[in-house]
Amino acid sequence: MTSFSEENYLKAIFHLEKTSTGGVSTNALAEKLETKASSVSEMVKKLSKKELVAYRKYQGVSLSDKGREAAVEIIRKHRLWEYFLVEKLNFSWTEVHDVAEQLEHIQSEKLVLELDKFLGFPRKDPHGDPIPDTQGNFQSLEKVLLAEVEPGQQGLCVGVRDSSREFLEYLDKNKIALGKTIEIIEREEFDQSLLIRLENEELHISKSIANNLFIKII
Amino acid sequence: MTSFSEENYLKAIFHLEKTSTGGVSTNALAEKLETKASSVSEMVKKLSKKELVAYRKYQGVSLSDKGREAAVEIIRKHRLWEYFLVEKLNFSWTEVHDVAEQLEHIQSEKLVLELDKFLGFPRKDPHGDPIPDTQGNFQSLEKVLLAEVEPGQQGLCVGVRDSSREFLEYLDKNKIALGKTIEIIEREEFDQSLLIRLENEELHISKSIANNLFIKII
DNA sequence: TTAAAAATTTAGGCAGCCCTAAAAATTTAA
DNA sequence: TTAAATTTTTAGGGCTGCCTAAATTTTTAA
Ligand SMILES: [Mn+2]
Ligand SMILES: [Mn+2]
Ligand SMILES: [Mn+2]
Ligand SMILES: [Mn+2]
Repeated sequence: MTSFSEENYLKAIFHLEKTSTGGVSTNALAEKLETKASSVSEMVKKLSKKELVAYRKYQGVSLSDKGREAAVEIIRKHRLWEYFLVEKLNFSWTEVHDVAEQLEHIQSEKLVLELDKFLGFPRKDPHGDPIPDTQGNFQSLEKVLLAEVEPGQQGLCVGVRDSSREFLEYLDKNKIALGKTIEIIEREEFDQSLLIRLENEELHISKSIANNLFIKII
Repeated sequence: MTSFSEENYLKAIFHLEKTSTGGVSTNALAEKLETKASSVSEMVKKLSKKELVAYRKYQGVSLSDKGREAAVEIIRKHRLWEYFLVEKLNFSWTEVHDVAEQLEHIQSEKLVLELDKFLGFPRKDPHGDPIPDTQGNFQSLEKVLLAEVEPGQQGLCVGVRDSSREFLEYLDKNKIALGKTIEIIEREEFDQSLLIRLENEELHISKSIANNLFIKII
């Protein structure tokens, strides 16, 4: 029905729609999918013919309801598998993404349903991202980037914006993990870096790190 | 490295080698893979160039050591996933094959290793077929087709030769399952059908059923 | 308002994997 | 041993999804 490639396009459009006003641009998609704009143009026409996206030349694409449903199902599978890999197979949160990129394309309704059940219906993946339920509903949390928090406030580390291996390994190295408490001690105005208290340890982190870490104020 | 398609060819050649003297024929491969002889010719040349098979025009193919290693790894993955689906996700042995056909192509050494460990290093899949270990060693069992057993003998049901959904459903319907005891009471000479005792119940089965069920004489 | 820059689409190709039809080699049966 | 039947390969395409280069449209900035 939908090929791996088509599924990857739908997923990418879904993610890009969250941060783009109007349609998702061809270039944005090309960059996200590490392909060329011309390839995107082509594929987007195909998805449009299948009524998975709405597309007007030069105006970008957006998901149709059907397309969004498909995208959410892929994201659901991706995150359930990530959870499985970490909880059952001793994978670290830095290792799961690439394997999940493959597993998310396995076609079997029963598989997803039973996997979800087997895992105890988890609602967050190892990176703190919500796992949509069977209906496609996300259970979202009010979270804020650490970079946007004022000194004196504290919160629980609940997610990452960048879930690249490099960033996650940086967090591991500095013992920053989901569920830990973080308090902002002070912000250096010159470079916007932060001095934080992480479970009783003081730590200095740069603005770009703070910009990729979500916390929930407590 | 190897595409889904190439992997399917390698696996098919591996299975066909067991019952063919000399190279595996183009037609045999085409039938197994539900494709055309011309496609097989083409692919076989490609696999030969990659040194995964030995191939001489008109003489059929056989796996190289490298090719056999790859094939065994795919079979290992297929059977581990089948075991997982049955033992952890409530799949029946009739349902696992198609999903395993997809899962066997997932590329991740760690995934296979950890899955094997998670499952407790099972050495038989739900159909009684051996699961090769990390080294590629099969632990095979002396088993015999029920059709070849003489009246009076009894054995343990240990495997199926045909693992199609239809055959497995027939077995389910008649409560024939791996691990159960079967005794041959008598063979009808006219049609080679058998009267058997299955755990204290008498049952009549045709020759073609007996021809697809493996038992271990006890 | 217009020209340059940037974004997007179209044109033309390539690789993988499949197909049908035709040609060639091998096997089988006279 | 030879002709017919069968098997296998080759020729010629199709389709998907990718790419580069050229054309077109839109946006930005004089
Ligand atoms: Mn991921
Ligand atoms: Mn994730
Ligand atoms: Mn199977
Ligand atoms: Mn099996």
